[in-house]
Amino acid sequence: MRVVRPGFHASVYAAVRSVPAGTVTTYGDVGAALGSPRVARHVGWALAALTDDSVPWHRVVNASGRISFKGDTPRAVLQRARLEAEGIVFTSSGRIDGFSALRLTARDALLDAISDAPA
DNA sequence: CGTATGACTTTTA
DNA sequence: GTAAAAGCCATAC
Repeated sequence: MRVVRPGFHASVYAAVRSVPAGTVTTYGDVGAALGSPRVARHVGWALAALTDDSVPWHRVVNASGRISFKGDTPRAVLQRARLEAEGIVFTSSGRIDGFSALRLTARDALLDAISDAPA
């Protein structure tokens, strides 16, 4: 998907939209795919500004394979519910089962999508 | 233009 | 395995 002249968050949205259902990625990977591994915080920051469902923000978790939120917040519950609805399995520790592999799959899709829409 | 902030990451203990 | 501290950098004010 071609990004015309994005600000940073527009790039984030484009990248996250390219994440396939049933996979997950991290803030750092999204940032890295956009060309800057140091902007992980801003990926989350950009997603925080989202108000609609046009972006699958729930497929983005932190580098530990866990939900970033405290766990009792409405968004955390919603995120987990949506992921489970896509086939993601959580371990008893609250981590995503097979996180490493899912992350790689999503990263590959991200890079492929972004190579079609260079910064 | 300078300061504050944050849905993160990595290193160290 | 978890916990705490430092580092980064785009928005907001």
